[in-house]
Amino acid sequence: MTDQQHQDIYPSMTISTDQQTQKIAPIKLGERLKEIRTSLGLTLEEASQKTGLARSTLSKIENEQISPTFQAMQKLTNGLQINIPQLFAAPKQVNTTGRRDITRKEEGKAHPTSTYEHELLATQLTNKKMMPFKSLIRARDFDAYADWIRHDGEEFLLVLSGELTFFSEYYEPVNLSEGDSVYYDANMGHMLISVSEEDASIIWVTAS
Amino acid sequence: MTDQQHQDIYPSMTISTDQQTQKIAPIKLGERLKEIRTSLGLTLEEASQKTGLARSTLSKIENEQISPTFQAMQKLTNGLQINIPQLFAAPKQVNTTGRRDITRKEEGKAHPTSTYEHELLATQLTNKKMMPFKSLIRARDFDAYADWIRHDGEEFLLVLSGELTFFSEYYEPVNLSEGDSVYYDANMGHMLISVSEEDASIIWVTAS
DNA sequence: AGCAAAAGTTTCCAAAAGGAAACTTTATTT
DNA sequence: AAATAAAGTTTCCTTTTGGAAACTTTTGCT
Repeated sequence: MTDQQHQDIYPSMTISTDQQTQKIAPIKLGERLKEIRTSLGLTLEEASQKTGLARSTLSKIENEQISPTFQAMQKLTNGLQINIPQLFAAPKQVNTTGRRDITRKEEGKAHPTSTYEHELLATQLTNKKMMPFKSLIRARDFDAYADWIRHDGEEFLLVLSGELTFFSEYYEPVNLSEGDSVYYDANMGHMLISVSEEDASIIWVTAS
Repeated sequence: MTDQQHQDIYPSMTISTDQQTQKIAPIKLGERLKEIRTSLGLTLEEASQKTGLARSTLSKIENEQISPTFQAMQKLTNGLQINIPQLFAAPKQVNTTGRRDITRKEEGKAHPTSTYEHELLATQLTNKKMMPFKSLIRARDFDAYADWIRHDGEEFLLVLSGELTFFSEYYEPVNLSEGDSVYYDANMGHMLISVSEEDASIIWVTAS
């Protein structure tokens, strides 16, 4: 199953990125610039000195009389110590707030694979920054995997029960027991193997 | 203690944002555009039709002969169905990779407060997207808190042992037992109170 | 209020961007 | 390999940007 298919079936697996947010805003560049400048407490003259753009040019940009060149925009962002995405960020950011999703024990969305038995948590919420799930590690040896698991983002896991070995591309394998945790870059190849009597159970959180 | 002081003392509590990443890239806009266009399998002519910019103009932009105006850039992003930050993303993003940090049981960095007893995990890594920690909920009633706890980002928690009540600004209080989990927006006021014999223990992950 | 200084806008012009078409290079067909 | 078509570049010219200075508006002071 590809990542895309994954996401079609499990929309809750979609992780929100700043990129998406940006796209919505129908950008009023001038307005935004003025906001930034005034919030920094700068006059046009001061901003002019910091950016190397003429006072008049800044005025025109703020009043949407001209469309700055990319070059000019770079001077803006350098001079005012902002980054480009910030220039396009909606004036009032739509801070998501007030969402809450409870998942009772064993009541997550089951998602079994040959090597893991995942239980997705908080699937009622979409566009979240993290994707939490509880997993049972079925794999018992290296060969259960075709290749390293590798994907964008960072991952954190904590062993809930049992014992497992954490293999990774650039490190020696490590054994982890109940209560131990690892944080790692998920684009570094990694895989897990249960070594205890019972299949090891872990809590897993991904962010990208 | 303010959030800033927090971060000074606990650098591992710093969470990296995409914004930071963007700033680093010394942008080669033309190169980037060409990459995007070719990856879409478009000729200059086709791209010209999609964007409304002349074939020659596109060529000049790609060869860094001219610096497109913001207007032109909007035509680009609209026509090619990309978003602006994407245009500035470094051709090869400096994907942090290969980091790994293991925290053995009980060996996190202790960080006690009047209401919680935190054990920060993966503190060897800085600039991570998530901040994981294990906490013992010391608070036994509402009054232990001066006010709602409220901060940026999203939070996920799973009860490891004991039982607790999750209070939040916009919802009725809920009881959570071992194995239950919640995902919520952290700028919605929230607080936790142990209700079991033993203080409840949870695993907590924050991202912003 | 009246004046001076500061902040912001508009004008005017040089410099740069954007488009149409000529031209060159790279692929494809015969 | 020549001929043809397609893709990309450069030229030439019009439109727009960006800067210096003139001008207008706002703010602060006596």
